[in-house]
Amino acid sequence: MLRIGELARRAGLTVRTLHHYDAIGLLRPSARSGGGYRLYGQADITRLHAIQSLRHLGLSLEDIGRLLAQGGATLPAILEQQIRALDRQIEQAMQLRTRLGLIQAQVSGGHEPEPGDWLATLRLMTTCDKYFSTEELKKILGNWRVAAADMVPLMADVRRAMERGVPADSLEVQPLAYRWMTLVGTWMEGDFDLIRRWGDMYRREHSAMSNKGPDPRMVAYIDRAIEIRLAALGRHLSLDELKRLTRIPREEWQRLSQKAGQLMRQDVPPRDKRARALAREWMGLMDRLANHEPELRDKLLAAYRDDPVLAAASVLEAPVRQYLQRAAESRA
Amino acid sequence: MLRIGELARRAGLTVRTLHHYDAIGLLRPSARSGGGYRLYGQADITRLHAIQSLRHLGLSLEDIGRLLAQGGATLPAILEQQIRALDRQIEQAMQLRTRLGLIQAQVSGGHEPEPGDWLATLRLMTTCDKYFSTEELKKILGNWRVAAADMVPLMADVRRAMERGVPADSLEVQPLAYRWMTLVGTWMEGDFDLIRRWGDMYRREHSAMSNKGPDPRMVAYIDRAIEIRLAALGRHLSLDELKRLTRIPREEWQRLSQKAGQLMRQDVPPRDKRARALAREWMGLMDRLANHEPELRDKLLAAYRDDPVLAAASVLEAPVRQYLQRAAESRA
DNA sequence: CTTGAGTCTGACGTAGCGTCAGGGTTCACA
DNA sequence: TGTGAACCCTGACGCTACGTCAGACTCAAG
Repeated sequence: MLRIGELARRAGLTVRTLHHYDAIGLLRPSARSGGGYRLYGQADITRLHAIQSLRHLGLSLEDIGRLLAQGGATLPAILEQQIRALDRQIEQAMQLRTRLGLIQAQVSGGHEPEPGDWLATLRLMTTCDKYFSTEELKKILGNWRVAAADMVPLMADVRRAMERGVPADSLEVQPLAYRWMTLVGTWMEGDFDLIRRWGDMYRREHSAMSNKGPDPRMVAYIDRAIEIRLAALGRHLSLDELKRLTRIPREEWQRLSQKAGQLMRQDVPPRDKRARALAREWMGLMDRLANHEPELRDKLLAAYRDDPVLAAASVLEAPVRQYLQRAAESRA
Repeated sequence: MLRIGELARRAGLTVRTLHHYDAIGLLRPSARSGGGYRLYGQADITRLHAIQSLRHLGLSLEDIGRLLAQGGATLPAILEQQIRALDRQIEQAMQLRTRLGLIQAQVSGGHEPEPGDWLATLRLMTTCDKYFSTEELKKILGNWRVAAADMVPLMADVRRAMERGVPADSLEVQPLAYRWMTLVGTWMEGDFDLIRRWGDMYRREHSAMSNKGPDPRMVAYIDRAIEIRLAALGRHLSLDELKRLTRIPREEWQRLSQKAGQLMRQDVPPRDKRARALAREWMGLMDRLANHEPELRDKLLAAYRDDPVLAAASVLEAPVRQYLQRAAESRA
């Protein structure tokens, strides 16, 4: 017969724990000394070992009590339930872990070291949590830096247009609409559903984002321009075709435009070899844009040539486009 | 100013929760009505939103209180700590999940449906837990069925030898030692360290395994025979060479032995084509056993030919071996 | 004035013990 | 036989983040 301290030491527990087990009836010593000391016999020790084994599996003391009382008949059921609970817990913990990682990257990422602003960042993140899965958040935040860098000058341009009183449905705003759409498209990796939901969240929860996002008036302004642009695109291409378009970095169009501008300034005729090479480059870009589908490419060329809304948004201005057009035709 | 119920509804909390936040000083309403009702103002609502965001990250109310009191200076540190804690928790949960899965497979696997024995199984499992990592346990339990199936007849043979009074160091026991070693080797996938630790556990914790394992007297008996066999092997091969040996299924040796026996019974001379083919097969097996290292193979052949202890353990009995030997030589 | 819905404070409960406080027991040693 | 050290007893409160009563009070509408 062991006294409580001895048993505790052997089992690697505290005396208090054994007191507790006694109090809740999980392990009552089978005898007491004359002075009232608990005395544990072999059967008690065996039972304690069983208790420890089951505790080791994460079972609650109550479950253990029931299991031992029943002789273990429900062990498989309890294991099953325990495993399911554990799986849920692991799932949740991993989701939380991902979220914390994302927030840590944002907060201590250094790109917004304003001290008082962490709460706003947090607000933004937790608001986003309601709208997007962790996977989607990873996508959005992964491209956040790049997008934010491009966003700043674009927002400045939009603001200037608004302040100059340019109406949102003016053709002059179309290049901005185009840049905005491209930027958002890059940011969300072309996921149309994600873009739509981002807009939803923005409209519904702008107040929650305090001063983090762009001014809602600005968003309304550019939204109107985008609406016009989408309508124009819709007149020439189906939604499915739109989705098949590949994104081409803006710089490539700009390089093309600049090179064409140089040739034009030097009065190089469109039938010149250099102009024709540039036209081929142009067609190559269009071909990539059109996902290497010739009909789609031709539709796009026609749309950008004929629709003033789309033409206005093109990086290539009208004279440049006409020049390249002539160069392309002179190839024949 | 909102009353508590209204705020609770908007925030998706219970009134009691807000009472609690008030009681611990986390969110005290900035005013009370004449009748003592709590009245929450805009600042309170903002603070509550912050609290909810932080709760969403798994922070304790105490941490949140400190964070809000400080203005969030220690947010990165708290995030860091939170992430570390979460990682530990996930790690532990996944380990536990693996253990539970293994135990479930054992308990409800049906191969031991005795009702009263689940406690012993549990004892065994938790004892193993102390000695082996979950990865190692997976390895051991994965091969358990196969090993257990082969173990039963082997143990019966060993028991018979003991009961017949055959001394452990008799050559007669060597085939059993060989079978035992092969079986354990297959079971533990040739992991020598694992085999050693399994033996350690067995010797130290046999009492804990109650009647699950083999009789310790039997283990001592076969251990002695294995010791002799290892000493014999050690006389011919280094430990490193031993480890390089590949395991060949016993059935392949037996097939070879039977086919040779047939030829011998039919008085087919060793120089016969069929005998020579069989000798080539033998050499092929030896070659595989020796990890395709010719010197190692020759060492093995010499060892099994010259050392009576090893020869006694071979599946090929002496006459068969000599027959094959002659067939192999007649090939030249 | 009544009524019903909302609110107040206070208290106990949760799981598994830790950590005292204030006393009694055991046992070796003097 | 006394005594000191080590051990043990019971009882109580503490921890998280609230849930769930109970009994009394307030507020707005009819």
